[in-house]
Amino acid sequence: MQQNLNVKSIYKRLPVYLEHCKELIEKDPSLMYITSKKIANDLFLGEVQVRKDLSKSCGHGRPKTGYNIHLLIESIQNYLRTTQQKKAVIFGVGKLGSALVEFEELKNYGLDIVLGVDPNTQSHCIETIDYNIDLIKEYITKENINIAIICTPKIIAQEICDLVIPLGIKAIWNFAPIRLNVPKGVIVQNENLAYSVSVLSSFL
Amino acid sequence: MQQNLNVKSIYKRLPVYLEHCKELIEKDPSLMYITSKKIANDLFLGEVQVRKDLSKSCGHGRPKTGYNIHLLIESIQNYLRTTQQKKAVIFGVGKLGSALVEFEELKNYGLDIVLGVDPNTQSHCIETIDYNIDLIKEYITKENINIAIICTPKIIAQEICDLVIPLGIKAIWNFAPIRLNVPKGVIVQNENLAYSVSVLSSFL
DNA sequence: TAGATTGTTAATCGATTAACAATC
DNA sequence: TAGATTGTTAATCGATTAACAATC
Repeated sequence: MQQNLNVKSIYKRLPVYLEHCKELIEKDPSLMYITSKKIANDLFLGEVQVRKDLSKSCGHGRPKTGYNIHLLIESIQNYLRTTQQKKAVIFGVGKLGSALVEFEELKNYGLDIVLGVDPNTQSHCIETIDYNIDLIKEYITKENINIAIICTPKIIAQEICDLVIPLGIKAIWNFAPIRLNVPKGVIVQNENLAYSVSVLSSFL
Repeated sequence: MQQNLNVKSIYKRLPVYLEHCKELIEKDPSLMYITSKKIANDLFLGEVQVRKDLSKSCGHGRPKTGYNIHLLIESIQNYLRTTQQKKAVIFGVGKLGSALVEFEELKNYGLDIVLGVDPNTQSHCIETIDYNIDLIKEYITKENINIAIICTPKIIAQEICDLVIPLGIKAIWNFAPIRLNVPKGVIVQNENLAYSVSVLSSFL
């Protein structure tokens, strides 16, 4: 049964605050403090919401002064566990797969894609192997990997799930346009591009 | 000011129903009717929610029988406007950009990427041009394009916005990890991959 | 008719926003 | 002290779920 993903929307906003703070510091390295009001105004968000999020993830704000920006960045990173390296194996290293492998942004958030599985690709960025079940099993078990990224055609996505979950995979980032059937205790994060197109269409 | 995107969650679920129905028909072409209960069970969703969504987007369900599956597919496609071709120009045709250009799923939802802008790529899938402002202007205006997809480094994302919005772009699908500043009347759909990583991390 | 299923109205739940006391 | 800003408690809003009448 699919674990129902409680999308806490704070996870949508914290990365945005984080990037913004980093950018502000880059522009002005002498910057020391920032207020929730400034963040809200810069990002077109509600002031109270920003404050509530920061209160939860950081909590070191000081009335009249705001937040120490360095401490704030550190706190958000801790809350999001961006510094904690998370090893992942990616299935399907085509255009989309290689894009993910090379995407710096993901490395900044601690996602460490250590192995690609694809019969047709030789990526020069990561080690890739064929769809060889024994090799896959060995690698995932030995390296103690618990994230799988699926960028394959949808026809084999479920099969991959069924293969890797018994090996200790606990989280699946799914780019295949199909709903995966996984046991309780395993999380699936679906990246649904068709949904985005629908939202855009509905607006036009 | 950024138009606040009212993410109606029905747009997240309808594409899922749609794909599922198509798949069922593929497996069994003689299938005529389907109930909200079956869809809900198959996809691990709430029965009432499915029914409410279908009621809104289709509304041709019949008690005891369910929905004519062909009519249902057609209705959802109409609701999502997947059959209506929507021309788009994509900025940045690297790994991620080409993945989008080649992604069949998007074509099925009516997204027709007709032009790529990238100084370094010659895609064999679509016409690509350099970042030549005059050419870009001419193309967007002439072809009456109103969707722009941004897959560039974040440093130039805002610049692209400022260039294309006066040319009639009304919707921006943004893969750059930055919050874009756009006037009212323009929609931005942010594809925030860092957010997904955060959700996965928080679960592990 | 009886039973299953739809679609809608009412209740619940969760997230966002407003109000305000605490504090620097 | 006065004013600005934080963090929390209460109110509002919207989305999900439950209950139920309508209907095939």
